[in-house]
Amino acid sequence: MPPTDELTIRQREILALIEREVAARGYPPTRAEIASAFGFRSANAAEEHLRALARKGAIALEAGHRGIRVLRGKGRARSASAAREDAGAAATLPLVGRVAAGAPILAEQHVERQVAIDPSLFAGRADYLLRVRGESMRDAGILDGDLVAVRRTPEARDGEMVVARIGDEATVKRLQRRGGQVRLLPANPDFQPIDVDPAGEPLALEGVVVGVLRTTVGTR
Amino acid sequence: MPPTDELTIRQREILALIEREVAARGYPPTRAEIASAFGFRSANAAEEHLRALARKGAIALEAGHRGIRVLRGKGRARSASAAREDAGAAATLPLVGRVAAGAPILAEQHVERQVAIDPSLFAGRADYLLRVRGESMRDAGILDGDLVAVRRTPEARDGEMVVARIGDEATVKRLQRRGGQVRLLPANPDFQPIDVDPAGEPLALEGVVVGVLRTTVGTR
DNA sequence: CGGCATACTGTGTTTTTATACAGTGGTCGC
DNA sequence: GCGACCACTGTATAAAAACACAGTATGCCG
Repeated sequence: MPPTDELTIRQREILALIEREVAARGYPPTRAEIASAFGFRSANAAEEHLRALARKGAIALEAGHRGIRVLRGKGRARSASAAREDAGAAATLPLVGRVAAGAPILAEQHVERQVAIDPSLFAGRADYLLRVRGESMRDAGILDGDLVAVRRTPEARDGEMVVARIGDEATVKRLQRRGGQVRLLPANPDFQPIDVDPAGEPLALEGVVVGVLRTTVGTR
Repeated sequence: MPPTDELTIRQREILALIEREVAARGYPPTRAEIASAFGFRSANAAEEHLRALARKGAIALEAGHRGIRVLRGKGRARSASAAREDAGAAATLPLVGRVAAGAPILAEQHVERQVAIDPSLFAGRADYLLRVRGESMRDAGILDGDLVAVRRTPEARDGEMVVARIGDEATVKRLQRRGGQVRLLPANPDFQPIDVDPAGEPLALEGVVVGVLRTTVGTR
């Protein structure tokens, strides 16, 4: 089955509604709102349409409330952000260097430069680049000095590689959720996993890693 | 009190964040997301900033989750799209997939797509991207499916990572020159070095590797 | 000095939302 | 006339999110 499926009439209507709502209000509708807009008596009807749209690549469903992202505006009018997304050409991502105490990761003083890079490389989902220090993710193919492309989101699933902040330092690790416990796993036997203390300092998830970029100088 | 009040610095920062999130994702952040973006430990800090912004007419707060509507975008000096605008003409590199028998590596049938990428990342010295198959360079942080940025040159020094062609297949290996002998070394103990037979088929050096690019999907 | 605004922490409580599960009926292809 | 999708209804539940209240610290204005 091709990744780009034809949408049914109903699905196009749903997609068009989402686009209209985003354009008009600045945020997507909930399942209940979609259902009531179409007169469905069950929000589940909307849920299933959304899944179909996601399966066919028209939207992306992200964890959390109203986590609908329009990928291909086929429904009707194209939203500004959708148009921007596939303008392709000249998108830039901020390159974040070392992250200092307290300040948010995208604070201006952290941004070293803007790097022009095709956003579609990372499925349009990268928000910034972060320079990685150390060898803790060596076996996942992330070496000292590499840049990781990060998508900003506080949501991450088990097994995903994440940028987490523990106290002052931002760190890249693989997320392990087991029951209620959260663990940050390095990809290098020389390093220890970090157990996140649910009582102490909470885990600040800065985003998930969606790509890696390395510039090789000489023989490194 | 006039309906249009001056915003504080913090309030402008919050507004800027909201605008960025809406532009990037298509929906506004939650209180918790705002708090975590700024390092607040309490979502209530975000709540109060939002109320202040609403009181001053910069945003409207609507009932329901993520009901933030931006009314006056005062938050940011430069929007992401504005930054994108003046990034100027990003150069594109051809992405070469599998390289087939005989034909030159940049032959049209090999070029999968053009990828916009800041040429200065690779010191302006990359000519194309090549998709790497297999695990032979694993310990050099190059995994199956990664793209390597390649500079076209027949010259390469001892120890440099090169794209070489042996018969049909293009391969990425580390170059070892010892005396008059040339060897291609994998970076994975499971693979054997390749001795280049000076009498037989000559080594075709397609270029040197100047970068690596990986797009991580899910948990790979 | 007192009052007020900003900028937070910390701890709830109540809604809203997403999402799972169990069904029904229609249509199309074979 | 059976299996597959599509398009729904209806119920239930857990988690996310909004939002209220009680505090603390700091700076500014008069």
